[in-house]
Amino acid sequence: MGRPRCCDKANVKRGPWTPEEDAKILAYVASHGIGNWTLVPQKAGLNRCGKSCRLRWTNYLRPDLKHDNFTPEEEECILELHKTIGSRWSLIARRLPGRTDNDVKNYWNTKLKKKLAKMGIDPVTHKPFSQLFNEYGKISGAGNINSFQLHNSTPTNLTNPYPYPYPFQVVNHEITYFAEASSSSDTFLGQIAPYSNNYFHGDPYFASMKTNEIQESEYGEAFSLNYASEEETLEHSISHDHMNSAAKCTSGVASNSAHSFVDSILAHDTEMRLQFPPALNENYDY
DNA sequence: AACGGAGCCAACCGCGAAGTC
DNA sequence: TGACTTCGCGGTTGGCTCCGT
Repeated sequence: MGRPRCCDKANVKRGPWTPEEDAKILAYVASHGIGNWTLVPQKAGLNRCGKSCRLRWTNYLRPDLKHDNFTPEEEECILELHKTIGSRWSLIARRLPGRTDNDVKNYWNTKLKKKLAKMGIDPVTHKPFSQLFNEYGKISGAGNINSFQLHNSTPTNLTNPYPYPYPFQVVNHEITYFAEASSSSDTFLGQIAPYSNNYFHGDPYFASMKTNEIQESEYGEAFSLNYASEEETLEHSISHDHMNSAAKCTSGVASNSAHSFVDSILAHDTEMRLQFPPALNENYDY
């Protein structure tokens, strides 16, 4: 039944690749091309798992890869596509010639996510934090920040169905945001605090809120923001202008047949926008 | 100079889809 | 058709480097 197993995981080398191993892969691909990766270790004389060989090739050895820094244009493209389709790194990478999904993912996790957070924009929904305040108030029925569910716990032990917790704390008339940007070792809980009034004040959503209501709420308490679903927030985060720029990005940087999925998403969003223009006409510039 | 924390990124893990027998 | 595999993907980790104290 089925095929023979790829490799014996216990007896293959793992960890960083040596120049000699790289040379073997390059030589093998140069003479045989890319085919069945499970056969590559055996034929190339490598004590590695085929999966590991494929990863090394696609993420590092491929001759068409760029190894220099991301350009501002590439950065903007990633932002626009992430806003539209979320963390579909392989789809985003296909729009960026010479970049791998791993490149894009790493760049997002180490640079862009933090950059957005520092600008006061939620990296998941691409909305300003202040708007999240406002919208949550509406969702929960009362229409202002007083309706937020209050937690007497610290930010680290909040329970929240949404992938990222949104604990805010108001201390001394300043809003402090405790962001858990990643569940990996790079988690920066509290790093971007204080997300104080500096940028909230310049934010149209914050300006439209009744700030005295914030002050009347229980200072020192932590707020958590619950969203119905990631899909819902993603849909709501797409703005018309970003659709246009995302379309520019996707048509201008690269094109191949694999883009049809992204294109279908963009088309679907355009259709939604026509049906519900008031709900989707918000725009945020990075 | 030594240490610790943060940043970075290559590599691994686990899962679902697709392919093979 | 079912059992089993490979492939491709997104999420996560480990270790190296840099930087501040």
